[in-house]
Amino acid sequence: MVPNEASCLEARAALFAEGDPTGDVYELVAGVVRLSKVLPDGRRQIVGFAFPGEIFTSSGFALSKQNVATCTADAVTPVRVVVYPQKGLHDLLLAQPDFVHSMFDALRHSLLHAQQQMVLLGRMSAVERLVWFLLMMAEKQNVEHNVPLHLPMPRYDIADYLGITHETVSRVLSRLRKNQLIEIQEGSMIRIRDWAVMRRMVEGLC
Amino acid sequence: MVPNEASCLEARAALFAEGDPTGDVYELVAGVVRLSKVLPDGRRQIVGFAFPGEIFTSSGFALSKQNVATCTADAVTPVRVVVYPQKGLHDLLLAQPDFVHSMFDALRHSLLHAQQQMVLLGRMSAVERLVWFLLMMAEKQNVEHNVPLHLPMPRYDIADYLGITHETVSRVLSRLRKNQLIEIQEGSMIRIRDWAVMRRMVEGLC
DNA sequence: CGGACGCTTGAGGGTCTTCAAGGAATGTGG
DNA sequence: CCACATTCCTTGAAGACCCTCAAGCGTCCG
Repeated sequence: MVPNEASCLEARAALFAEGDPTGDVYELVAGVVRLSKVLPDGRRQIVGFAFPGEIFTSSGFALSKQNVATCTADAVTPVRVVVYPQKGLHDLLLAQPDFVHSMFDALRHSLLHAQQQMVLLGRMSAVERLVWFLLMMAEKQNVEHNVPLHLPMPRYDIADYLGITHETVSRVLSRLRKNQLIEIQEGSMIRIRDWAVMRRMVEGLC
Repeated sequence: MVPNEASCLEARAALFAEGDPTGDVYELVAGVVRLSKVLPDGRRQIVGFAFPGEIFTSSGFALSKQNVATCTADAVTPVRVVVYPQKGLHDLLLAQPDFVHSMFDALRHSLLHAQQQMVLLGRMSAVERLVWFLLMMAEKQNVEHNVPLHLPMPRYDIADYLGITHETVSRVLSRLRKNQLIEIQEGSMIRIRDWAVMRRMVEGLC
């Protein structure tokens, strides 16, 4: 029997907040989680979304030291997560070699994603940001051509993720619709009509 | 004797380029290294600078799989680095427990930095970005009050790091000078005159 | 001495933001 | 069951901020 074994949890709101003294590791089973940082004046940047099957943490991985969450995590949709308490991590790593690789991979992916996001935020236009976002969401959902994809989060979450305003999100989506690149069905369902053109718009940021 | 033991290297230009099939780990001894990503049309985003004592990698850490560099690393100044080849990493980790912690810490710091950078790029104004950059450089150099700090990289590197243009870097620095916040000595030497005000301008992004 | 490079500054324009208003959908309490 | 509030989305008008293009200056180096 593994000490401090993982527990399962259902939630609809905050999992942890920036500054919380936790170093736990989370594995998302179902739902969508939003990881964000907020400035004192209210400006917010979403540093990532987590989707089912992905691992995320409050503060990177630290086995030994006491830790403080560097961002806030809350549920965008009702969520089911597996929590691996920081205290048991060391033993868990010894007991389950596969878990080591999962952790390393999760870290690698976080870093890769962060690097991509920096290029996006530093060097890409609003249209490019949204096209990239839609293609990413399509990929996460394994969407077939002609099948619409679902945006589980509201516009202002997309905005805070892409470093623009929710009005700009709305305007750009309308423009993509007018240009026949996408079709908007009831707001949160979007069908991509021209994959080739959209992919070409963001080549180099794969 | 450790297999594939670390080797020392001096360089003045590229260490590795995006796409190179390497998974090596580097420890910077002296100099400054620039980690960047470039889009097909030439737009560039610097995802980080490395300073003496810091560890950086071409593609996060991966012990097993063959890897491809996700960014380009080149020397901003003449550089001395220790190279830990990917092949020997596994053995090195077993042999030197301290190295494991160094690696974990390096990863954690990369992630933390990346999250900060996302807030910076997504939500901060040009002035805030530069103030933050100057304070960070001062901290890296352990600058005492009233002692000028040194910017080893040219303006366009600062620009590509902060997601703005080099003209804007120049203009904002001039504005900070006119506002008595800094003093510019021969371009690359900058003295911070009002730490309190500058710190207040970027509070919340610590 | 001429050219290359980096830094600065100006003028004008484009992109995105801010502020504002209206509509659609959903939930709530009378 | 229906006002009413709330939330989210969309669109418009005006303007701020930063970019682009351009020119001038200093330094370094061949």
